[in-house]
Amino acid sequence: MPRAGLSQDAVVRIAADLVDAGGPTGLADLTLAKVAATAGVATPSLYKHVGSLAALRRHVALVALADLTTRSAAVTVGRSGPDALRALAREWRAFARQRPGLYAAVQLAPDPDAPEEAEHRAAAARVVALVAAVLHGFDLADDRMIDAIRAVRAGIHGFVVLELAGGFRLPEDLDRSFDTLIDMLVAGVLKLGGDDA
Amino acid sequence: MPRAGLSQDAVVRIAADLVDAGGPTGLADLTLAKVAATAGVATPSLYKHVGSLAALRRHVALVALADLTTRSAAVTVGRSGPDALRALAREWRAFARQRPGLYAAVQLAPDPDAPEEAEHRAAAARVVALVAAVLHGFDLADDRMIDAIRAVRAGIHGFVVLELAGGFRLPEDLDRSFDTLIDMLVAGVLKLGGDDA
DNA sequence: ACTCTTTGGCTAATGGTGTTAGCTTCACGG
DNA sequence: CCGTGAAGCTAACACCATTAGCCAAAGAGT
Repeated sequence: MPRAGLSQDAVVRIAADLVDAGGPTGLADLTLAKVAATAGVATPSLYKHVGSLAALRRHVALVALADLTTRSAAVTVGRSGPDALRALAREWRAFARQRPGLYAAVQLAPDPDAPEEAEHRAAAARVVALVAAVLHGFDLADDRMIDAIRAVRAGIHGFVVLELAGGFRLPEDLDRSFDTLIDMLVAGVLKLGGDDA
Repeated sequence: MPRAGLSQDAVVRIAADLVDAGGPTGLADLTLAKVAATAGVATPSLYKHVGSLAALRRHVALVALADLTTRSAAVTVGRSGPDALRALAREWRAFARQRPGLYAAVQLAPDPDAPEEAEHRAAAARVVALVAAVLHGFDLADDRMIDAIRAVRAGIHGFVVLELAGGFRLPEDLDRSFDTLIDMLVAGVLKLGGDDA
């Protein structure tokens, strides 16, 4: 009979913790039953705060995006050019390693049409805009900018995904391999600016 | 009372078709019930041919890896250096676009310890070895080779994953963006060789 | 202070999933 | 012609998300 005092934020927070604790597959393993259990509540009660399991996953994606965005912003402030890009890449990877579940949630792409996912799209656009801002210091032509953003996102994301999934043998030397990749991207983006100038 | 005449291969083939037809989420959406339905058989009957849903997914991953490997090998034969690397990258992306569900299955990482997944590990190693073979033409020092392989895999995989997930707005210009990324990787690997020589 | 409305919890029920156990029956080998 | 193994089946169990409907707690208004 006493009330648990839940709220949408509380439920999402619990879900985010569960996802985070579940490692790279934490998002896929997320279940309303587990959330309800740790909240000390019956499963259907969650529907008073959250529309569905899919919606809860999207909310988790939102907090993940927000976290990644603020972390990335914090680490690139005051830097520019290659320096900023390196810092961004390092922080991105650090986030993925520290919170693998949440990083997987970032990967969740919002539906481009669904109106209720507008906030999600905005959050996703925010982190892409951050990459754009960092790359702005490279003085690229507008039509090359988009290629550069995509290349950088692809490189960093690909490495992090493969690392998290255990796609690389030999746990050592991963840092150097990552640095090598970032060097390639930095050099590539620099060259992209140089060609057009 | 008549017998359906199934076999492990037949079940896996049906599953692979379902995964392929299901788009990028086809692997996650794979269900024993659907396989049984298209096979014209009751769900539990599948256990006579397949250990579990997870095992079936791994078998699908195996056919996906085999397909990707033969396609990649076919397209790089007779080429070397940047030419081979470009062909490999293009084919990789083409595979992902033509068979998004199977590409997701490729992403399934085998357990490094489980003995029953040895074949899976071998298949995964085979496709990585193919990348190594292509990069062999770049004349890298041994300790730089691994960095180059990882960078190339990360770049291609990252781009393809983001593209499949709908992470890129503006469907046009994707080809040019991909070429830009590959140019960066080719230049980066070349430079890696030049520095050490 | 008493009511009335909202809201956050509950139980019950439905339809879906994977998985196990145990039975039957087909197809083949001695 | 029988026996044995494999390939189907049904029944059952344990989970899952989701919906419907009820009930009581907390707060608003007089």
